[in-house]
Amino acid sequence: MLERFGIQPTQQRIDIAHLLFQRPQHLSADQVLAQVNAAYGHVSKATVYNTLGLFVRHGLINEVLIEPDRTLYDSNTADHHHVYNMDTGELSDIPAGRLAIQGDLGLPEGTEIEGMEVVVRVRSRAAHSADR
Amino acid sequence: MLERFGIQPTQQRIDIAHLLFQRPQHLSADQVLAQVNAAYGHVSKATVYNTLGLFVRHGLINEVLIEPDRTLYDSNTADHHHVYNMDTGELSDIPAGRLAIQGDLGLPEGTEIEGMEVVVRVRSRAAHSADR
DNA sequence: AAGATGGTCTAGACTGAGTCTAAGTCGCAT
DNA sequence: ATGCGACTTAGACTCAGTCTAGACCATCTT
Repeated sequence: MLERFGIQPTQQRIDIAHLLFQRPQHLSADQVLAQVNAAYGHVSKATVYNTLGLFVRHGLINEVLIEPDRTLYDSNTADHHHVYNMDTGELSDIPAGRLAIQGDLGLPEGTEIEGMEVVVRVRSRAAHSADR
Repeated sequence: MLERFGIQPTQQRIDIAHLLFQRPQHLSADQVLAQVNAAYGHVSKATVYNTLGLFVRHGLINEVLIEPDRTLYDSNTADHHHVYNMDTGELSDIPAGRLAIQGDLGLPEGTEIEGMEVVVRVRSRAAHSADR
């Protein structure tokens, strides 16, 4: 699989890919580091970051910038959108087919579209903290 | 204006609000810090962060989580979407009225919608780096 | 066999956005 | 005057992510 995406397979990359693709999921670099080290051999922090970046550049996984202070990596590369629960931190998917987006993007001159994503932010209904 | 939003006006808060609302714009906390200190009296880093957070909680401005390693603050609170140029870092707006989104969000039980935003990522047409 | 080459991995130092803390200031009520 | 609560501040601190310099390892050369 790695070879199909033009990536030299190494033990560390195989371990990380194995973890990521056991099921579609959203993981932070830290979680990948911890879980790889728990389930497979030891992999260094630098290698985890390098490998995740490599996978992103080669299209095996997607970066998701939703949480305020860390990047998540999404092993589902099918076109889809996200629902983010701001109270629990839970992140779930909306298949692209379920939403239709129409209209004039009015893209700036000389640019071409790279991706389009909808983020729906929700709160747990109980948590209506009267913010001060 | 601050009072209308339930915020005690202080000199620092007035300065920061003044900077933010001179025109609709996207600024990082660092930029706010630098520009306030250049144009008005000295304000500390902690106060800038506290004040921006306060403004967000009270709905004067919005957080925008698009850049990988810093938070932007958007002084345009009208409902709108964003176009992000991944090459230049430039961020521009799409008025909500220009896009129509239809479909079944399938929100998880017990949650209510807080906001919905579309992010369109674009690249400058020249920059097609053959990634390795 | 003995380098030489190039890609990968690693520990640990480093950076920088954002948070925290403990002390200081200010306005206001008693 | 004194006390109190709200705000601000400098600087220490945290932690995700990057960088660096060296180690490792397979393949190629001679």
